[in-house]
Amino acid sequence: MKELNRTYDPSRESEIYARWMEKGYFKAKVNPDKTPYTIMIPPPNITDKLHVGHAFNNTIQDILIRTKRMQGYEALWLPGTDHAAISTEVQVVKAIAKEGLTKDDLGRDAFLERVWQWKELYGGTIISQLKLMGFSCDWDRERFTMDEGLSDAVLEVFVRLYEEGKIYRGERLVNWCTKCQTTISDAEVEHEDGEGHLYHFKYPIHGEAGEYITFATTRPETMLGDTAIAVHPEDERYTALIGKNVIIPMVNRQIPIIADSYVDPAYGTGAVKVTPAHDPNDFEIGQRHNLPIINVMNDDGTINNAGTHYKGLTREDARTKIIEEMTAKGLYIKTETITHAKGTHDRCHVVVEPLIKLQWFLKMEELAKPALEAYTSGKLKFNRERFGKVYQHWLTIIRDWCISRQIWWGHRIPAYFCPEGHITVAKTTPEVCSTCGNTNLRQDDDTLDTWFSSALWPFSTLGWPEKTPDLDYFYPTNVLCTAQEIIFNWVVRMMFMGEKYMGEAPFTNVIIHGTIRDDKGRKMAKSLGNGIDPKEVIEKYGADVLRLTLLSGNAIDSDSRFYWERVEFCRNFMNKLWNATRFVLMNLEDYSDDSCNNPLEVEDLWILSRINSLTKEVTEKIDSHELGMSTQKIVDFIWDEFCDWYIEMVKPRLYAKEPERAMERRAAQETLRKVLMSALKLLHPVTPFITEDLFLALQDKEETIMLSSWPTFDKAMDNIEAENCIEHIKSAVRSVRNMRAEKQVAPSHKFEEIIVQPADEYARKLFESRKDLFSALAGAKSIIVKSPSRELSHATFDNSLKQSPKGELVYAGFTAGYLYVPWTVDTANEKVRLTKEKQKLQQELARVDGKLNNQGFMSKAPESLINEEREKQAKFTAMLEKVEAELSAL
RNA sequence: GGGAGCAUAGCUCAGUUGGGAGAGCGCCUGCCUUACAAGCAGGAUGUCAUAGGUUCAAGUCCUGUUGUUCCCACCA
Repeated sequence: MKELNRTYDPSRESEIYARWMEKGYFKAKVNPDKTPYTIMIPPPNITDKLHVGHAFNNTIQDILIRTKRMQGYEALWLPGTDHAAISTEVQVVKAIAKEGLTKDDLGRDAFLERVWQWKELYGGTIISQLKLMGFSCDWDRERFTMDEGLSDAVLEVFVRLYEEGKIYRGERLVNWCTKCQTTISDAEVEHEDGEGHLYHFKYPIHGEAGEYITFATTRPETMLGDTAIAVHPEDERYTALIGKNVIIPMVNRQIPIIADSYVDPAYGTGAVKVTPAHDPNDFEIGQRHNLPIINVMNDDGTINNAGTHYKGLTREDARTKIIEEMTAKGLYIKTETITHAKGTHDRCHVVVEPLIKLQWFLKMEELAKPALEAYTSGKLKFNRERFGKVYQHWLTIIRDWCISRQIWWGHRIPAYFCPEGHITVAKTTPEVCSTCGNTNLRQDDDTLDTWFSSALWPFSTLGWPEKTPDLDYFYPTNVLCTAQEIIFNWVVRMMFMGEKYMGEAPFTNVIIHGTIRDDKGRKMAKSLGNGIDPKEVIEKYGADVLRLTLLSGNAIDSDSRFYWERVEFCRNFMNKLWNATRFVLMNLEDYSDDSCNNPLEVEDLWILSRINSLTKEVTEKIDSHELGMSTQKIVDFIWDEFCDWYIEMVKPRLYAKEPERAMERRAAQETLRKVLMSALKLLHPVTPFITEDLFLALQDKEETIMLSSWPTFDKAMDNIEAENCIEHIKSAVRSVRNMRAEKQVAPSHKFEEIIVQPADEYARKLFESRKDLFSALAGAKSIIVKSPSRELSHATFDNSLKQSPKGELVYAGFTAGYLYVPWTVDTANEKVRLTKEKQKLQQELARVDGKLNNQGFMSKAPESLINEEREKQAKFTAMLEKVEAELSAL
């Protein structure tokens, strides 16, 4: 047996982790004798080190993996990182800017070299952080979305989709960032409300001098590209004008007035300028009416040739100048200040410009079907129904996916152009153009959207497109665990790629968890400086405490706040567990587990029954992914039932060193050890380090708790009778403690003798057999148990105790009866207490009577419930009578 | 504008088939009782946002209202 320090000390965590690694406990291999259980880590972006959100996300996964591993599954948790195309490129661009360099200064190859250096640095940091937190990933299988195997999978999928005709090039209006010079996906556009201006202008109507149509716009610079004015078809103000033309003065172009029901007659003037090249809605109107598309802007946001004399101006300057020109021509009316939503790029916060671009698209209609079907048929489950609805909604409104990006960091699109403009798509650089045989080929400069590679993550990490044994054994995975905002970007895309290339959904369960916020409920953000660094918590308190903090006190699907007070509470709990184990060890010196036939006492049967139901509950809660609840149950059990009650209950037996009581003592030791071991196992997935440490201190047969067997529910251990007995004893103990507190009796004071007047034979036997237990908990030198009496009352009991010293009569519960505690009676206090008690009982009784007198309840409620209420009625009536008798006796 | 949440003790939050309102922190009282003061024992505190409805029975189900958060879309 080992000796433990007096207080919990997390400093040994790294040592324990090193041992696990050395022993290879995290490794998973194809094993036909076991059922696989697989989780793919959501690969963290290599843009930055990990924050507490990652700690939370991965703790959830580690709990599941560790539980399943102990339950005998072949558990694989595959780790890795994501190249995070745009965000990483932005970070590296910022970094080289500090050296006064730009991407173009370095050139593509040298720039990518710098990004790889960044990747080595941050990828390494991330992996070491994950290890610091104790995560049991199979590190031999670590993957990166741009490593050789995964890149091969990406190219394979691109080529196959292209050959199938699902990937096409198209001119489409895309979100364009004029700063980053790239398209960005809808998901990367942030919408923020801001102050803006609504400018009212009028265009002269062609051929009708003095006639105008008035419209409003927030973006006058795009007027250069207007190709129509639209009004609502039923707007009577304008019906006469439909079909006529107006003139755009700056460019002197005639455009038609058209009718489209998109226009809201109530907004602005009811007339809208239509700029298909610079607005998504206008683009759609343009499609419907076959309007020309006039792009007036360069990639950097300046006006192009189409803008005549505005050419070369920035969009901001062009706006000012156009307002001036319109004013000079008497066509400007007024400016309103409004708040409206502006789309900005979530990386650089520059206002997004919709632009017409030639892009690569993936057709979604067919791919989306099986992904949607998986959910509607119930094959794919979310931990909460509402997240499933989000998934479903997105898939029903899905559009084609723009998969090309004008950046360097990422998987370069395997498309090659010949001078004739033919496209050859191939995994390896082709020698000649597949159409015309030209040997002068140039690869597309664009790279793929970062989510293209992560969409393949569940199978590319297992060796796909090769047909590997790993892939066969570990795919599909069991659980995917991520945050809500990732549902569209990632969950959906993994689903359709998995269905398409594996013929099977990549996972059956999705766990969506909430966000960890700061103590004021704000999101943690660099700009606010309110982020919590996991390392800070780990250095001060250890990884176990961090993990427990994130998992306790909250349902995992809702957002939670990070409080240092909670961290301290969790640390305190670790210390409690540490000391409970220390206590057990101190009392096990002479214990050997070859003796299993020692007679168990009722409290042993009670705690065994309790840990047994706890095992059932915790296992069920983990299986249904209610990890906050499962964790809470274990903590409550250990602290309340095991430490505060059971340990106190066994002290008399443990301290009884007489040889004739050796059997009793053995039984207590055996039970203590057994229950503690089970509790440690149940807690291990949440706090792996401390439980390993304590497990090893308690026994030397198994070399790790990680691979020990998960406790199982045993119906034979269920013991309702023992639970009832202990409830009676606890109730009696509480009554005495209550009296002590009210009368301010020092806890160290031992009452001479407490006399128990049980209500029935059952209670008499109970108290008679567990006198030592009761006296220890209640603080008495001796216990006298009287014959049972149904005729309990203060008066009769008092009468029977004439020889006893003056004392206090304490009610101990309906069955347990009365306790006579030697102490001076304080009549006034006692009156107050009893009056309160009486009121309480009267309320309870009124409620029960109300139910039992209710015809509806009696005829419709289940019989068991009615019986329960009847029992309560009898119980409360009897209790009330006693209290009243006591009151009148005073 | 569309969708989804949330509103329970002073604070932070549990409460998943409807059947006597819970925890932690904080607060008050008494204790350094030979595992633990990072502890022990005891205590106070709630018209479960609001108005209706369903039901024998509603924190729990339905509807409206108010406040609040998030996601998606977006107004020329």
